[in-house]
Amino acid sequence: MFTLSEENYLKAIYHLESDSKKGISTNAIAKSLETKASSVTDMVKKLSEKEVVLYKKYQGVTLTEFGKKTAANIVRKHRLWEVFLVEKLNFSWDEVHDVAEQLEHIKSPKLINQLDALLGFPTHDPHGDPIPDKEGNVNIVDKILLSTLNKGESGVCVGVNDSSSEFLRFLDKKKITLGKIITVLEKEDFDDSLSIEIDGEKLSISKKIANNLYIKK
Amino acid sequence: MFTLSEENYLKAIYHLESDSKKGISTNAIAKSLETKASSVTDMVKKLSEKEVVLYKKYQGVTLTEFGKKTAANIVRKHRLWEVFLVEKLNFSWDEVHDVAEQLEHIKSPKLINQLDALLGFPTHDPHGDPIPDKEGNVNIVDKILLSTLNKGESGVCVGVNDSSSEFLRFLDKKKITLGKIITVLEKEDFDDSLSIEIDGEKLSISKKIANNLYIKK
DNA sequence: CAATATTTTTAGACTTGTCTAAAAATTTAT
DNA sequence: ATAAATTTTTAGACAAGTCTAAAAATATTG
Ligand SMILES: [Mn+2]
Ligand SMILES: [Mn+2]
Ligand SMILES: [Mn+2]
Ligand SMILES: [Mn+2]
Repeated sequence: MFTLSEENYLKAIYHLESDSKKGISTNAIAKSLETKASSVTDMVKKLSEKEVVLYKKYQGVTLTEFGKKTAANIVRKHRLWEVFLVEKLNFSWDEVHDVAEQLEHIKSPKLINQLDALLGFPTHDPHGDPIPDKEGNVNIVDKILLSTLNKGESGVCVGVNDSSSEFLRFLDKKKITLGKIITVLEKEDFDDSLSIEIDGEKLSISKKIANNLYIKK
Repeated sequence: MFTLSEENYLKAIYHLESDSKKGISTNAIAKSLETKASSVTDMVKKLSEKEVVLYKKYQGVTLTEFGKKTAANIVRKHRLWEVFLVEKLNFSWDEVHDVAEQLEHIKSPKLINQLDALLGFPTHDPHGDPIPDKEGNVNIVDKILLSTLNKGESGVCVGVNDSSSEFLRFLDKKKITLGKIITVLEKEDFDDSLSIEIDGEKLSISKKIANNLYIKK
């Protein structure tokens, strides 16, 4: 069994690994958990003893298979709870994360299996992120950033890169939601802004927005 | 805000107060939390600083109004989660307590309000215990122990005194569930056992069982 | 009421997880 | 390739929550 703190470290390392593929540095973990590098060194030693990470001084850490599975299970719980909050309790997608951060640590296999069933075995969370299965496997989909689409191309909005409340509420205001079809009408050269069509409406979108929306062609 | 440990102490004191009405002794709290009296003394000082209990050395503790409200809110969450587990996730009534012990500490007013609504604003948990309202008020019902019924009397089974898994599974086996009507056919003098009728069936019940079932006439 | 038993508190220690400051290793730049 | 900058680790401290052992207060009882 892992403590709340250990679980949070595992999850942070898991997310960092999926980005970088190299050994994860003490500093990167510290930044992502808003803690100090010295605290990370201490914890990483403990996780290494528990055989969830490989650690050699000054070399960063990597998750073991066991560590990966453990972390994926926490992510699975986090995302299932997010679906629950949106689908069953009328939360909006910008309200779920903090509560899910708490709920993901509840220990009960039956609870999470039944929740999965209640929700109809969802494959993605409200932000378009995939829900790992019980073995920790994730179905990786070839989604691309809206900013990489060329003029005239279109695709379905399937996820967000930034899932901060601010960004999500901005999307709500612009009526940009997952599942909608977006067509690039124009790409402005001087500021990389886009003119897009969504719901039959024309909309202007900054580079920053386009860099945070995932599309599936 | 209160830590997990502080919340557990508050809840324990709350339950002990509802039984005894006097100042709650260090020892009683220690027993109920399976900890040591010296640990209780330490914590009780902290709770006193936070103004949730009144404490004078060697005199035991009492909850303040604020403490009572805080504790009732934790109990409210515990019982709502128990209802959720039974009604929505197909848990049986002997499986819910340990998970609810974890879920009761999740901090999100919106979560608990929406959960309440999803469940149709239940008034009692799966064991027949009342769910405090948002202000911490509890509707006390005049339920009595089955053992206090006289020969010939009958009533509805509305709760359990012992909610251990063992007892609850025993009741399941005997098909004794909340809401059923029980009639006392006979009271044996030499061992205080009862002969009862339930579902049109005749059943023999020991004194111990009769002392752990609540009836409403 | 005084002796004894029990309860409660205190004192000091330990674990977990964190921090700051300083030392050591590694990386980057001149 | 040295020197400087950065990253990482170590050393020592602290808060929360717990424990054991001993002291102090309270309760029981002959
Ligand atoms: Mn999230
Ligand atoms: Mn998410
Ligand atoms: Mn319970
Ligand atoms: Mn209950």
